[in-house]
Amino acid sequence: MSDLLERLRGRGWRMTAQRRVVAEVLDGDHIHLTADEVHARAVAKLPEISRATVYNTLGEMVSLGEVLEVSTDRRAKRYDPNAHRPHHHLVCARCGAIRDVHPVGDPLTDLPDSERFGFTISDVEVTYRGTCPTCASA
Amino acid sequence: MSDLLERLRGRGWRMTAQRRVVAEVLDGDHIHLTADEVHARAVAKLPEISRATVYNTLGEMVSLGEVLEVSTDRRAKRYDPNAHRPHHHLVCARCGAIRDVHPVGDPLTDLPDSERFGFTISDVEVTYRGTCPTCASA
DNA sequence: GCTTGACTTAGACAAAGTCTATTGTAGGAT
DNA sequence: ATCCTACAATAGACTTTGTCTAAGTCAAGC
Repeated sequence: MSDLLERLRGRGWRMTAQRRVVAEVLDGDHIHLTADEVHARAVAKLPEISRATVYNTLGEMVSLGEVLEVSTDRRAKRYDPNAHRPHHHLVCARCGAIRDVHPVGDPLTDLPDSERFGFTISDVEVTYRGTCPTCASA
Repeated sequence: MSDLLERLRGRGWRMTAQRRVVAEVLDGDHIHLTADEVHARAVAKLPEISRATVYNTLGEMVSLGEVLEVSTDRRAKRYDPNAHRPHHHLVCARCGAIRDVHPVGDPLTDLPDSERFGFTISDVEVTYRGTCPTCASA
């Protein structure tokens, strides 16, 4: 069963067929779908679900902190259900494949006070770019 | 005089009023304008300049490596003329203010082989998020 | 001062996302 | 079990950001 769905249920989230389908579609590892991809897969399970609902539902999941928004390319946002283990992303510049990665150390400590401009820093986002093995050998 | 403009001229770039204006608008430190902001400022200096030209010109500057594209929020791309000193970005989550920052160390070395999935990594992009002093005191 | 190919233009088009007014329904109250 | 009501879903118009095209303009070399 869906971990994501369990977590959402546990928060008193009003459950509907649409929300269940969106949660099911998103569940898994190394999942980074765009809103439109989520919609396409949701429609396969529940043909009458609307685009607006998918956007709303994704937005709520992000607000609840159960799903992360990532924008690895400069086009559509992607949604990542792996919100409970902090991680960064590795993206293939050719084909767009995305992997979750866990660098050692904390990039926060690499930013000296003199480079903080008085900001209170709460979060760091790191995107590695390169070429995946498949594209490299092609 | 504009450094950016000098560099472009030195590459045999055909100079036109439109290109000059775009280069002038972009010149400076901690400049991170969206294409539309560039257009708005360009129009102030050269009323008949078109949106398409601004997009074209920005795209060419990026191809020439004289300007960087950054997407710190998930909306419009921003253009950064500071292309010759590698740097990352610090963004205020409230007001969107952006600073160029120079962390110590190289985040590339923080990613162990076991987390590279066979990729050849060519680039890292780091975005720090937080609250700027102005927003913190408001 | 011509000529020519590169540059610019206006506006149509496209993709991604937001908003609104209306209709539907989950889940508590009875 | 049924009713109510606030919350959720819907269709589709709208907005924002960016791309494309066909036709007109102009910088720079001759």
